[in-house]
Amino acid sequence: MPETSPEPPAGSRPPSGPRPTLEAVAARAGVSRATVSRVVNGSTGVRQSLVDKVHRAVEELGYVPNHAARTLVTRRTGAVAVIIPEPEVRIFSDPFFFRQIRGISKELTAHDTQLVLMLVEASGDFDRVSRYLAGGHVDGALAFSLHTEDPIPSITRRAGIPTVYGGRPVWTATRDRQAVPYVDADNRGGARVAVRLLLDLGRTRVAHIAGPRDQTSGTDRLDGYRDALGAAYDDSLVAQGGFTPESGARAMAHLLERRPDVDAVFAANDLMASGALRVLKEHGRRVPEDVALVGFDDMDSVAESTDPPLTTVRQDVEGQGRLMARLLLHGLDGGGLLDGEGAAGPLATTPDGDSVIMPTTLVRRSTA
Amino acid sequence: MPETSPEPPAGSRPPSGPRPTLEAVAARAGVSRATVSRVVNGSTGVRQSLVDKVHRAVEELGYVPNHAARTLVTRRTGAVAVIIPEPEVRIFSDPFFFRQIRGISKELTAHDTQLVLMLVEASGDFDRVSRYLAGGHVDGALAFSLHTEDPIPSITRRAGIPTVYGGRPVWTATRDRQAVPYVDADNRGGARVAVRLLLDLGRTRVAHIAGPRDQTSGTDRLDGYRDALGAAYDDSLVAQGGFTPESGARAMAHLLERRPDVDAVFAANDLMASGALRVLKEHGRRVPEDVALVGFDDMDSVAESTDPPLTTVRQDVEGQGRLMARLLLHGLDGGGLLDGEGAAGPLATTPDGDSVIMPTTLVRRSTA
DNA sequence: TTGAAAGCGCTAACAG
DNA sequence: CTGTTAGCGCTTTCAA
Repeated sequence: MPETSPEPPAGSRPPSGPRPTLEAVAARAGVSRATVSRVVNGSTGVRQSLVDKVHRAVEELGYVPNHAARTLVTRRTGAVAVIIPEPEVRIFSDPFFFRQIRGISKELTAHDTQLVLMLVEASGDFDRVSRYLAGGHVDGALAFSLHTEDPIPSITRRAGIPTVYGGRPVWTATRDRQAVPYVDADNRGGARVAVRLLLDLGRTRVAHIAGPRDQTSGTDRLDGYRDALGAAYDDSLVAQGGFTPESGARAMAHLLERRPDVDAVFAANDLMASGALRVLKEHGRRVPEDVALVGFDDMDSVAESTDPPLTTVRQDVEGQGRLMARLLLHGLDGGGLLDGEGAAGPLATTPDGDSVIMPTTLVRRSTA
Repeated sequence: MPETSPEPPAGSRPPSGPRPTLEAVAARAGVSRATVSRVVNGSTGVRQSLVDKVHRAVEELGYVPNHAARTLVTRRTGAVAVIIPEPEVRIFSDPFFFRQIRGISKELTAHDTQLVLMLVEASGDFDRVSRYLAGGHVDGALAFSLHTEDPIPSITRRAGIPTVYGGRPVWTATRDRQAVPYVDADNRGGARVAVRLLLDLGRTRVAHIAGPRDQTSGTDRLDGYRDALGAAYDDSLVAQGGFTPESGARAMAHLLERRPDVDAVFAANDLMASGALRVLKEHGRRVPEDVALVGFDDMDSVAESTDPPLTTVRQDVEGQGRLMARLLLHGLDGGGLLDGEGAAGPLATTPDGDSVIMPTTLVRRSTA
């Protein structure tokens, strides 16, 4: 990889020496640097003839603005950090995660903003992150799934870096922690809808396979389940799972043992639903005839390929990613909240502060 | 997200106004800016007493160098782009991919270099990538799995951005394409070892479930299979797969039909091996007694959990990622090839140009 | 060994 | 509307 990479066709237009500067463009166009700058940055109020001249010169010279120089004076880097705590093993297998990144990427790209990926290792790394953020390399940050003692919020706050989180932090509106802006799916509402469907189907013993107690996506869905059941809520119909197919299978087995009369199940995610479905079949229960089943996520690789395809609650993960980025970007622009334009997905609604909860939709297939 | 974020404890040391500059540090330490710069950049030849003074001032002021200013003069950005062609759906389900990124991330982090993630959409995006790379935002780039007509190489070349690829490009040493530096696992060698094991086990009808014809990881493994078989190679023992479990199952079914006498199978990856294993069992063949089976990748989530655990060929994906980054970084430093220090994984060997092929290791479990 | 001074390429007042 | 003029914060000759 010699630094003197040979120029390819050797006869292409843009002179391949040192990159042309504003100065060069100005000379070529016969105007001042300021004018070129104005044109390049699309500021209004420049005579059209000059605009054209400048554009031509830019074209001919193959001019590309020097980012560093611009950042130096504007104090804007045009980059956003995406912070991912490494321990989160789920990342390596969770297709959602990548979709979210994709959403973020798309939105940032649309705003000519760069995505700086930071995989944060152990606690030692926090120092590095801290320094990096304080170093003014990025204008803002996006972070995920905060656990109780997550140091990220205080780091970003100390560094004065605006940050938007993905998923409701566990401590929302708790303790003395400041509220942080986040984007999340309407887990509670979605769960409510799922359970209501089961109820409307005439089922009277609706069980729940719950997600991990330390993730809000799990607890919020459980809350939704309780909401829908109201006074009918019964502890013996709730089994604990861990968002994996195996945990779903185990939970279903317990449920079947404890409450053989169960006639419907709402699993907190599709993975657990698939495990439950398997166990249900092994026990000779027909789905949905004997036991109706609803999942959550609409993780297509799972929900569409289970034996009776899974009825589930869909969340727009990519849309959440986009929204996170948009929220951050709007904040950076000094703008207020976002215009309710609805993104690529369904309309977004805002509850408290400047966080956003995105609606979910029920997808009926064959298990309920 | 107001830009005037309130200072948190309000009494912390580093004055929280505008970030301190070199100038400020110099004043505080009672030296010139040049000296501070020298100390900060670790250049030798500064009296120790001054070094200490400067360090103290840096500490007290909470000084962090301004990246943009530095880049402006040094022409080094301290950032590397990781380019990922979006169409590659595998990304969303492939745990390898993330491991590779993790390796890259670790290495870059160790060298204080930022990772700029670029998910490249359709063809329109190439323009953007082109502009970005030409914009001098990054010092180098890392890219993956090149297909025949991939425009990335020409883009990076034109932009004069040193680039290292992950996986052998399909056109290596072909046509008039320039050779590009890449890092890959020794797919051919690994396959050879796998097949030899089967042969040494006394199997005489060793079949192969091949990977996609348009990916070198597939064709190289097929070549390794041929190598090991030599004159004994027989077309009827090769079935085409697509790296998915289903394709492996289908291929195995064909094989069983065409060559019921098959007594061993080398699948080009673990996913296909798992599909094959299922079909084998469904057809009443015992593994490994009746049919021995070897996979490739050592994708632990698969290989360790199949019913007899899978014997397979392991490749160090994270190590490959690290190596890609290291190769790039060394090139950027103007340094020669890498020192044979062996990274986190096994020793690396270099065949042609400045590419590296990493050794694989056979992992014997229970299927062979 | 240290300091003075000259920019890197760009934007943003401020005049004209 | 357009040009002139200061820097942004840092590195790096060049002298001392």
